[in-house]
Amino acid sequence: MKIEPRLYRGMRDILPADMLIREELLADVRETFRLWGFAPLATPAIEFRDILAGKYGESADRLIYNIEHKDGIALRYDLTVPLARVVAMNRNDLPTPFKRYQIQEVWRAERAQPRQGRFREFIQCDVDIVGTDSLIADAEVLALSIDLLGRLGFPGAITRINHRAVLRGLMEVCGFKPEEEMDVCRIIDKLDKIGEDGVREELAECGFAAENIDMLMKTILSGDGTGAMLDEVESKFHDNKRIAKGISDLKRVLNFAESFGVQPESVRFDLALSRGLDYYTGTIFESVVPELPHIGSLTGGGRYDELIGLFSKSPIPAVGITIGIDRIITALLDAGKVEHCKTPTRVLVTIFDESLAEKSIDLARKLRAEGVACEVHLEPVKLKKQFEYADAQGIPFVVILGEDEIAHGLYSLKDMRAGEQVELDFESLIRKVVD
RNA sequence: GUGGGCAUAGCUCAGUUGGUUAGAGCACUGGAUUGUGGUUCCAGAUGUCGGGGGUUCGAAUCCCCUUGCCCACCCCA
Repeated sequence: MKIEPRLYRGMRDILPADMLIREELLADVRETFRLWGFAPLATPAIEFRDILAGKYGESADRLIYNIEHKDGIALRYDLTVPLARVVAMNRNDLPTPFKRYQIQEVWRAERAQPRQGRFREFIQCDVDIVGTDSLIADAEVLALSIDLLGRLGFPGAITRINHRAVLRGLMEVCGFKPEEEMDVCRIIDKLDKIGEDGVREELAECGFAAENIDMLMKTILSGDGTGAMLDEVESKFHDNKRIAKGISDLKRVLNFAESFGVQPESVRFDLALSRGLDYYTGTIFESVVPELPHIGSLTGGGRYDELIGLFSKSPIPAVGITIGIDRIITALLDAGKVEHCKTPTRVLVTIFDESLAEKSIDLARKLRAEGVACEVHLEPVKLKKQFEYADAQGIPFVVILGEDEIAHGLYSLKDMRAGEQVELDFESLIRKVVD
């Protein structure tokens, strides 16, 4: 009996054409993380439920995949909480500050929407700095993420930045109660999507006082996202301690970020940015590509000074950012910025006929020794078929090794794109196929 | 989890007020071309019409149920 082949919703196979792009981008990510001095870490896919539960906020908690098993376990929801656990368990073996990167899958029981880059299983690329409250660390992860977005094809990405203390202070001065903060933040975060009127409407529906809403909206919409906006907010609310502290933090972070190489126009101060994850305490950031509004954020992160304290006696400050490689790939494909190729093979060595197969296999071995990615055609079929295979796979070069070539001690090399064919000795062949 | 839309060949889709053997383009296979791909020409294969039930002389078409997918919300990378 045949079993119907199918996939669990939100899961996907990544076929070679996409996997080749993915591996290349991941290699760039890894290289960049190392260039900035971060060390790799891996943690298990499965954690105890109580490690994960309650860290992400009420609504996100429902998105954790609990495993049907007696031990009370779940699939990791992000890489930050597992990092916090690792730090709490290995304090004596880790340096301070601890700079780690981690590239692994996470699982979220959301409604998958692939065209928007929403999956139930996806890879996060995290960099975090644990053990320092220095704002240079905030600036560093921010700068790294912007640098990486540029390398991966999105130099025009905009990173929005805000500060939890500024948000909290803003709620105070606008007359909201502390317990209302979450609801208000969730609504104003949608400003880009539903517009000013939409936000006002939703806030009014929740029963908030009209004058509070009015003051909040005026403030949020007041600036242009530049440093000047920071000054305005600062002078307007200088008697609120939280706002004063948050703004001063942000100013310093942005200053350091510029020293790290960040162009001012790629960062925008945005009072509407709140981020849902509960554990953030200080700076928060999130990046989008303006040309692709339907695709969600490409990166996101912030400072979480109290999370690790949940697992250990003393609190340990930390700041980090995650780069959503799946979203970036979705965005690159959507914007037509990458070309698919089906194989890493650069040269196909044809087999003229069965009796000459050894010659072709031997040539392939010599090409590999020179670092040329190549394959021999595995069946001694008509050359037409072998050329069709190369064409279908997008292999740029084909070598023919028949009786004539062997008689001359040369190889026929066809450049498939140009359609030109020449007879060459081995040295010239290598020169030609290595670009 | 809530709301809306869709489901016909590998893919994109036609399919009239219910009417006989369900079609096209692309892709695929073979050949024209036994030492050469991408163009052209010729030939060929392909379907539980998402699944189950109902109405009917007759259902891809109408009704009910179900499953899957897509979109929006929620939340986020």
